[in-house]
Amino acid sequence: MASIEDVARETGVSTATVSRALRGLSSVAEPTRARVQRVAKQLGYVPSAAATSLATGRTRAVGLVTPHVSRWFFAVCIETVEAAMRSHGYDVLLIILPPGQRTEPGPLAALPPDRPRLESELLRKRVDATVILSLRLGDDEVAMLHGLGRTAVYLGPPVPGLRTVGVDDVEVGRLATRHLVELGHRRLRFLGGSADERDWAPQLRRYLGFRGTLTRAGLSEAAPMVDCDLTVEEGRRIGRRLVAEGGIATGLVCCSDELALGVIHELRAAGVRVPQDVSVIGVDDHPFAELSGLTTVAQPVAEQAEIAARWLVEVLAPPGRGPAADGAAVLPVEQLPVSLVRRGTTASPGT
Amino acid sequence: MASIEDVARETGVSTATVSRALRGLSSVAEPTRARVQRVAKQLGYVPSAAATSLATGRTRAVGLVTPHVSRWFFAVCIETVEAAMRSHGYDVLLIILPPGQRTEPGPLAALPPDRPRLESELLRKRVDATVILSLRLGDDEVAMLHGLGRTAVYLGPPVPGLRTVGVDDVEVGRLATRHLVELGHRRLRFLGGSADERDWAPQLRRYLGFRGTLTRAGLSEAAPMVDCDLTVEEGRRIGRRLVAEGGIATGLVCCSDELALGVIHELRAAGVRVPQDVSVIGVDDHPFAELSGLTTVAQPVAEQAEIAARWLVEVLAPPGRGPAADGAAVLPVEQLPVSLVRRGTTASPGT
DNA sequence: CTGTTAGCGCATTCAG
DNA sequence: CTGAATGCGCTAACAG
Repeated sequence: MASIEDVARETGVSTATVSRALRGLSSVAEPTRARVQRVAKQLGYVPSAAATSLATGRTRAVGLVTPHVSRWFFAVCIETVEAAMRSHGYDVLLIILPPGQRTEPGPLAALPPDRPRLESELLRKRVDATVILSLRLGDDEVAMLHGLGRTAVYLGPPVPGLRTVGVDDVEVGRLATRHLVELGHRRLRFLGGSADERDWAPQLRRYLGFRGTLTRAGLSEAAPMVDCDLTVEEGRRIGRRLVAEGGIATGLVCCSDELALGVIHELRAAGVRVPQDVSVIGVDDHPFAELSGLTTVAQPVAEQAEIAARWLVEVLAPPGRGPAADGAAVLPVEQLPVSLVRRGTTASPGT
Repeated sequence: MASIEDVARETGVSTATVSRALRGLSSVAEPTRARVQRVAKQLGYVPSAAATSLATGRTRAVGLVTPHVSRWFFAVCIETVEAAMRSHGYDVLLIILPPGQRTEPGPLAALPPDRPRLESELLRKRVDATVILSLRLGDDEVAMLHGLGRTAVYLGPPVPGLRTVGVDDVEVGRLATRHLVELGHRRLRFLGGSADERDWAPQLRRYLGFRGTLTRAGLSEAAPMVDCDLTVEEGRRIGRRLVAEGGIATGLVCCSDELALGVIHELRAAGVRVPQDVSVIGVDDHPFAELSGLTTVAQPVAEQAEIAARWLVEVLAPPGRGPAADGAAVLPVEQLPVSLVRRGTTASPGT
């Protein structure tokens, strides 16, 4: 509970000097600084974050907005961003915005109405900047982020007006689909797409890659895209539904490894052989994908998060009068490469 | 960027009235309150968290300290605590404290020296309370938490002096071990225990249950306990080592499902049959445990996190003059039940 | 190099 | 019911 005043009194200097000494400003005599530091430590003094941010206008905290924690992709992003920001002295405020339920598998619809909105109250005055993980943002939320005047980085497909880092999701869809087509599959279906109409919505882009590849091969999708969360539980639900419906496509492109593994489990439980009867491919390259022999499109997860964090740090710590920051050098969008990982859940049909 | 003063000026009242009106204090005329609220919304006014906490001494934020995010158990805890605290108006500061490397499999050792410490700077003045997830705390850290004077809840085995919620980890070890013993196994080994000497260390308690059960059955462990992280990667590393060492025990008790699944994968890759040659049991009941047919000791994860969050809310929101809080009714320790889930990775030896 | 003086934006006395 | 004044703890000019 010691305050700066206690330290000042005990040391015999002014609070201003204490403040300077403790922050390492060069304008303090070494002996003075040493004395201040000793007293501060002895008193267990820690500056009040509230007072500091009120005085400076900076909070030394960033917001981290995510729709999930227990999905591997997001967990790794969170770990990476937290470590990077903390190593630069920033605290991380975790804000979970569940995606909400959606009505499916109907036609392209708007965002689920029950999803909590990204309110400005969540962010403003509490953080200096924000990183948003692959959330399906509403137009109003994008507008709010712009209006806020705070730096925001989006990890996912390019969002108009937001600086983004991610992978080429259209290419992700293409890679997965082409792999199945080349194996000889003709009846393909896409699972975990998004019914979101905005063309930068993460999963929609993968779906576009899927559709494009089919078209180029003279095919059309065997059944409508399934809009669902990309979790094991959803995968199991969808898997059971596919079995019940019967007449399954021979190739399933799943938007995440968790989804794929859930689907495969239910398929096999019902006697459908994978990959002999049905081929399944995922996205991410989850640790369990390797254990399970799941074919997948791998993406660099930690790398994306690191780039996002680096951007934040750069923006928050104005370069110390170096060569003037070349605005043109700051690309608004960075895309990392993805790659196909062939394993045991895909094969030529009728093998 | 609107401040309370802007709202006051625009509404034609004092800042004090604005403050009262917006916080719903009863001492404001209804028409006045309505006007203030309208103006505030129109101006997009949001109170500054820094100013509020400087004035009130409360931050409306809690710290959430965890050693992992991508391990399922912790991810679920994080999601649950965040949701609970946010629904009560609290922000959540995420603090990841990696467990650090340890020297193994030597004799009981102290905490790994390279682990970042839980410094008071991380918490003090920034949060009103803290929940700590199953971290291997050092004695100095426990002392610091006490000295801080802030409420802290520990999710894990009972820590002296801290309010805790968890499961009976000794019983977890017992259940798993007894299952294998009853199947007829005589050469058992424990993986993922902790070389931490403090008897409340999470994994050590499971190990104690393991040892106790063996002793009661007239057995002793087939080989020294392995001290490692409870991840898939560690499981694979340990699995390869077991194969290389040869002469594997016929029963392996693993401290987490992730660890168990990693071990099993490497065992099978090397031609060791599970469960015919070696039985493996995990802990947690991870979603992938069911998919993989892993026998495990299930624990209620979200429930533990909910109880922890509820305690925090209770302490932070002093009951409004209800019946005086009965100190005796506040149990310092709560334990939730665990249960054995038999699946396909355990069987009688030589089956 | 160091001390003095103002606020940062809000909640809270205490008067009215 | 409302307003004016005070202070939360710190940093940032501005003097010295």
